[in-house]
Amino acid sequence: MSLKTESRPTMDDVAVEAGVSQMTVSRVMRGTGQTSEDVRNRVEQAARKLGYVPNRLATSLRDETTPLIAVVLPTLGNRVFSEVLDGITATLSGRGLQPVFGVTEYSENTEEELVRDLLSWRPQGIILPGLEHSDATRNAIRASGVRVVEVMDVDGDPISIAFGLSQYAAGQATARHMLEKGYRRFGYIGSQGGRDLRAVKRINGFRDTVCAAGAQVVIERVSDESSSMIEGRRATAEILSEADRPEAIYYSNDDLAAGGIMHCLSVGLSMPNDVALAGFNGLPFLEAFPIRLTTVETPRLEMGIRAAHHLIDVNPTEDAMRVDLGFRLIPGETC
Amino acid sequence: MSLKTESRPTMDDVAVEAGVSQMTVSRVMRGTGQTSEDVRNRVEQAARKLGYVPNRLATSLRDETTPLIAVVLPTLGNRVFSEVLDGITATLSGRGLQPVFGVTEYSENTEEELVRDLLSWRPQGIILPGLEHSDATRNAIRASGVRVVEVMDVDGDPISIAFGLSQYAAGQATARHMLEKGYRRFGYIGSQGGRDLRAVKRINGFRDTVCAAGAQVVIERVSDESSSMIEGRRATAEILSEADRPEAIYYSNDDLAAGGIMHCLSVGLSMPNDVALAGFNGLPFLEAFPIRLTTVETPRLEMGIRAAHHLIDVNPTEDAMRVDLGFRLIPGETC
DNA sequence: CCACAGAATGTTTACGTAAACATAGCCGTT
DNA sequence: AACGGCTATGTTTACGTAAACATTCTGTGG
Repeated sequence: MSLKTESRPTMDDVAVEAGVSQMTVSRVMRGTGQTSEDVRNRVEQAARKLGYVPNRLATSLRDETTPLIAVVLPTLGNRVFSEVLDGITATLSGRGLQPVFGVTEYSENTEEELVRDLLSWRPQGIILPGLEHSDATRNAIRASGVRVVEVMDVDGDPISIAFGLSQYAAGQATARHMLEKGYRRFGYIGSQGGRDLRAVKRINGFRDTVCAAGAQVVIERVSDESSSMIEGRRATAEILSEADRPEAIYYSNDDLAAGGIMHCLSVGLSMPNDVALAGFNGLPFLEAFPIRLTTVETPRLEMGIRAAHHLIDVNPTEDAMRVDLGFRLIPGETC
Repeated sequence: MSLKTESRPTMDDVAVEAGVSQMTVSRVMRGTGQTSEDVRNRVEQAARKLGYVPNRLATSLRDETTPLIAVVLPTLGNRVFSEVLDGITATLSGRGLQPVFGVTEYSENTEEELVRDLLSWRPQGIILPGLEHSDATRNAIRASGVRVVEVMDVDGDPISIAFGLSQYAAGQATARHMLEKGYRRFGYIGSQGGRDLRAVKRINGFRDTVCAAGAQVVIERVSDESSSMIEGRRATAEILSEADRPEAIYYSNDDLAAGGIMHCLSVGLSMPNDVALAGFNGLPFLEAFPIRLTTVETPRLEMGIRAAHHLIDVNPTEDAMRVDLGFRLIPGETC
């Protein structure tokens, strides 16, 4: 027993135990350089005996590189982002890379702090949601020299490169589809008090198209709550009890829209006759519904995968600043 | 301009720029020790000019402590775990702590590797799902000396401490409730091919109670798929078309059960008359449904919060090895 | 039996930070 | 004017690892 304090064993400790030098332990651990079988065995046994665990802080400091990818997400409350995260982790795992992440809850200040914190780990790269960030955030990232990828959106100027879709165009496409079906008086239900800037772009695209066609969005209700099925149901009930009741409702996302379907099912409103509905995201759970929601499918997993790949690859193949992964309008039975 | 290679500026660079020593920069950055206003300004300006970002790898190595909490999750595909994660991140943020995490997809081998990787960051603590882990995993954690908390379950022997609920008892409680309602012939629908060990405990508790009452689980269908609403709907349709059709179905979780509700709504089966359903978790989205699912509410957020707190607190107040946070059976309209 | 190639192992150093200790300057007191 | 006690700053060192370079050993060919 050494007199060292109770801290974890280091390569030095293993070296003493095995009767070799620290450097030899390092070689055995990583299987690099020349080592004799005898020494290998002794070192491995010593390491096991002491319960040696390598210290990546030291390795990373020494190598001036970390196996970390920083991920910033607006929230975990929406399956959309956990799917993006899924794509990221799936891509990272098996390559010895670890995600470090944080959640902003749609606050720009939180994002700023979070990014600073994450950058101090000298990650290999950082993934941000959306294209809107404070100047401080953008500067910090630029100055850090860390590779950045923005995901979700391509309507704007990426810091470096963005993998996403045109949120504005998605709103337009939905509007066109609904207009074609003959609806003229629309309602809109949103959440997060307008802090979800991509949702804002969608409703802008939607509204612009609707107005250009001479129709109108007669009511827009954006609650402060975070988005959820129950909130969607509540808001739908509310909007449909208005005097100026719309024929069709556009939701900022599928969770809210699913709540709308639930309301209609509950009170016996027929879709799309009594009211037409459209959502956004194309989340898989909607396939289980008794009635198919008209929505826009987005490449969530792909955004995560492409973003992670771009950060990992030595020579990323993408040269464009904006990689539009597109969306697909899924005509359902609700409009 | 220095001749240094293109790497990020360090305190030394800032020190040169400001005409002071590295240590003084360190003092200014952290606001410790004595510094004159003049020096403070010069250092801050120099840091800004160079775009200095502290290197936490160095700090952590030097201080022999990191602000990291390692989190292991079975999957991100179930809102349950992202809620636990929510509880954890909410508790960590604002305290300068960062979560590092990984996903096992219910594989023991993946968990083993993941834990080794995570431990090499010398985190302040690690949070694991469930109580079942390979010997290698348990040993690695014990040897590392890192604080551990297990969440979700209390049926078994924690490595150190567990915050969760008795999965077995939850299964029992559901069975008792359904038996009381008069059902005798039960079906069970599960997923993940039995890899979700907590689900296994629940159905065991359920089955034991049912059998003890002289009733029986006539059919158990555990698919290999991951759990989802659509999978629940499919399985429900299947199970109800069997000759030996059950009167009531117990689902391993709410997603599957929600799919069951969808199936019934779609084909016009009335619940609980034609078939009774019960789920597990009490996920909020169920509140939006036209019919309320009978389920068991679990303290997901609380598990995350308590777990994180236990790891953060210098002197954790809990002395028990198992902290049973309980569950609550929510009688709904489906049985 | 010696020179020499290569294999096996050891020594030094740097990565960026912060505690611990050292020193220089300044002011008031006697 | 000499001393003590601050305040402000500087110097040294260690954290754990791995590249680069240095040394020792082993066996082979002439």
